[in-house]
Amino acid sequence: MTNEQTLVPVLAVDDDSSDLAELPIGNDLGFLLAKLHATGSQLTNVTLAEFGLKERSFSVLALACWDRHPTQREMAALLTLDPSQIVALIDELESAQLVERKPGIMDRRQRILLATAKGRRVYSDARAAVGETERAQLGALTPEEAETVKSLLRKVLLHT
Amino acid sequence: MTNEQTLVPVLAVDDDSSDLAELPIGNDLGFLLAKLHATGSQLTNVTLAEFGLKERSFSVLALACWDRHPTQREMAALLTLDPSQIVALIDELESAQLVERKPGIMDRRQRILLATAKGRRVYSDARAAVGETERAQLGALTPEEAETVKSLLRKVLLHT
DNA sequence: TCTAATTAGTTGAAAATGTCAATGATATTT
DNA sequence: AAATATCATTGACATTTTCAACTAATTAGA
Repeated sequence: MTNEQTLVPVLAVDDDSSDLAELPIGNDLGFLLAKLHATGSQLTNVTLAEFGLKERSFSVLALACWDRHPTQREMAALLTLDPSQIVALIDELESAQLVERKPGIMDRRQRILLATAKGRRVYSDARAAVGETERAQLGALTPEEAETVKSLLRKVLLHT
Repeated sequence: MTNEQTLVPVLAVDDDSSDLAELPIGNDLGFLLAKLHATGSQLTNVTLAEFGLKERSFSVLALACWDRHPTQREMAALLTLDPSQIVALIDELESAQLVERKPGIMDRRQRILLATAKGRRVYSDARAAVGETERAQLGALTPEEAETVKSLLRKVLLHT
């Protein structure tokens, strides 16, 4: 209620010029990413709560299901997280028996993460739900536009 | 050094199939936004350190420079932040004399935020620097692609 | 080989952020 | 006038981020 009432005068589309572009930062990549990320993760966290997961643990579980089993160090790099955060996330998943740590073969310092059967089952269901949430978030776009935006974001990421 | 050594085997482009798409979550909007936002804000925070700002305070300063002076409540909604966080950010900017709180005209409960002359000067310089950082981050894209991706992101945001 | 330097995972502490309920001052509604 | 609602603010509490240190294991150098 309040949100709409106070927000409308600023962001409303009651005249044609009314756009994000009016906002001084409305066209800043940083602003767009921050806001989309914030609202998006809230949404997917709600979705994932049903599975006892959050965006973070979900992504770690996904990596555990990957056939190319990355080390924790690689996970940290992939997810742009501190290695210590990975530890905590894995502890959580492990105590929920979705995941198992196995010692590395070449290098016994490292740990390889394996999803349990239960873990793979949960992941599969959670992934479907997350996919729906994503489609909802991209609801304003045509399927082609959605693919375009994701493809461009991937391109940016690969370059970095 | 280490990062490259450990990361390369996973994300390298030494064979053609090597892509983000290999990653189970490499095509997830949530992952893309999280990672781009994380790396992007680190970059812009480095850029903004020179001005004594961070991504957050920069965006609040930008709103203070806006001719349509939003209330703190509106700022919170615009930036997807809790009103209490806005308070802290403004306190910071105010003690740096970049910004002034003025009581609302219609409603004396609310505060209107005005940038000082110094604030507008700093904002103008900071904005230019942030613009460069953004162009650097989007370096992999052509100018048209960059405009496309931002325009699509704006579209998604408006719909939400 | 023996030693020194480096690396993977882990722990824990400190700083930053996010979330939420309560408060005093003001507006609005009844 | 009284009850209700809203705005900025405060303070409490949880979560996340950041960073330094520790161990066990590996690698590099003399």
